[in-house]
Amino acid sequence: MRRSEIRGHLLDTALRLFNQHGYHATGIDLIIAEAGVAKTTLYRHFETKEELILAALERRDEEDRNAMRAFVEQQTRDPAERLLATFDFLEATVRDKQFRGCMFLSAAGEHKDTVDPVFRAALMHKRLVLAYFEELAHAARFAEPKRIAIEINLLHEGAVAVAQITRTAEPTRQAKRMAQQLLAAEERLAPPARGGDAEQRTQAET
Amino acid sequence: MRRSEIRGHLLDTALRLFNQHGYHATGIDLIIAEAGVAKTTLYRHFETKEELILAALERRDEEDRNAMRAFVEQQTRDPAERLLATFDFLEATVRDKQFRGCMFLSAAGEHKDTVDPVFRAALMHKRLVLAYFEELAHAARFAEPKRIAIEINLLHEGAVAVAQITRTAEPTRQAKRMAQQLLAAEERLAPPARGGDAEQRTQAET
DNA sequence: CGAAAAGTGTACAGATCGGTTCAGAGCGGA
DNA sequence: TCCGCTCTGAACCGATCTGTACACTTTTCG
Repeated sequence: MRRSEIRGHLLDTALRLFNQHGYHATGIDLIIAEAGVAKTTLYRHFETKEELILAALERRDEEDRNAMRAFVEQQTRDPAERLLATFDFLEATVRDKQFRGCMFLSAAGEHKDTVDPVFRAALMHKRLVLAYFEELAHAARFAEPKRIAIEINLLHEGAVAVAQITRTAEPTRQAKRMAQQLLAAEERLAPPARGGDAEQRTQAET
Repeated sequence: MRRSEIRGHLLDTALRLFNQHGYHATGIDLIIAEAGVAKTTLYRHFETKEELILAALERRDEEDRNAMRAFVEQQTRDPAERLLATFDFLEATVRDKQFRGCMFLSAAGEHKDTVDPVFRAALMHKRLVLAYFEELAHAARFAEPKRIAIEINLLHEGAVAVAQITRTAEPTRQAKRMAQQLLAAEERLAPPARGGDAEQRTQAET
């Protein structure tokens, strides 16, 4: 294995094990055994286990949000439909055989002190996801994009929490239907002037 | 302390510490120190730590569900309003300074294997809560009480998960508003014959 | 009252925890 | 080529983990 790849490989291994067993239950010795790396090597890349957890969550945060963006953006161009498409992404996530609940919620559940860096990392991730929902809600011209984003977020969290217990993908579909119903009743601002951006209309008319 | 109270005292102490630090992070030594009890005593009441966790969750399960029932039933007699009142109970729970997220979801998050007894205890609790929602939805004569219960449950889980991260009670109010909106659009069966049960009408007319 | 049961405190076992040390092997770049 | 950096593997550290052993005191109860 090339030197430059070791850090990433360690993060991937750690993420897999944290997801499988949790944070406290996953020991350093297991991580290095599964990664096929000497303990010295791990501690050259990360000063403490906590730092490893933080780096792993940071990696996962970017992976997750990028994956959601990519998935949603290729599903549809309509922002309102994109808001709903986030639930399809969620369903795909939950259907994964490795799914064992949201890693960030679990991280916050094992590091409950609000000043704990791990808790704060989980909080930061949730904030960024919420910001994405708000971005979509704003683009969809909902009258109250902040509230819409919070509602969508609450449905996401509910679906994942229920899925963590039931280990089925049904809650994500349920949440999507609820989101559909709620959004249908929401006030929208008038669409922007039809002058410059022909792209959306072309898309809609085909 | 009287002998007969020791077991309950141990469970209360353990629950408090599990809630504060999590399950793996809470050691037996801390529990006995906080409970002011010898280690031998703890191991006379519980064979293993896992058994202590299971007994603690069982206690908490009954406490929680009894408290919710009692709260909800004294708020209103109308079953549909009771369904909404569950969110007020949730809000009170979340407002507690000791709130650090749902202990059952955290338990499932630290014991992710579906055959783990701790996971199964968490699952059982969630099933019983869902059954209560279904009981209320049925009494409220919703056309599809099962689906209603699942939706209410999803909103509950979402609210608690978001509250665990944000540490505010707002998500519970948000969830209640969403539930109100969703229930308002739901089909209801015709009310039962007005013959025998004057109690509800009397209550409604006062 | 007196025996059985259950409490206490301490010491200890064996495993595992996160983290360090060190000598040596192997690869990378000037 | 060769210097320097990194990875290896294993030993080791002190702390902590769950759980046990034991000798002794206190409470419960017929």
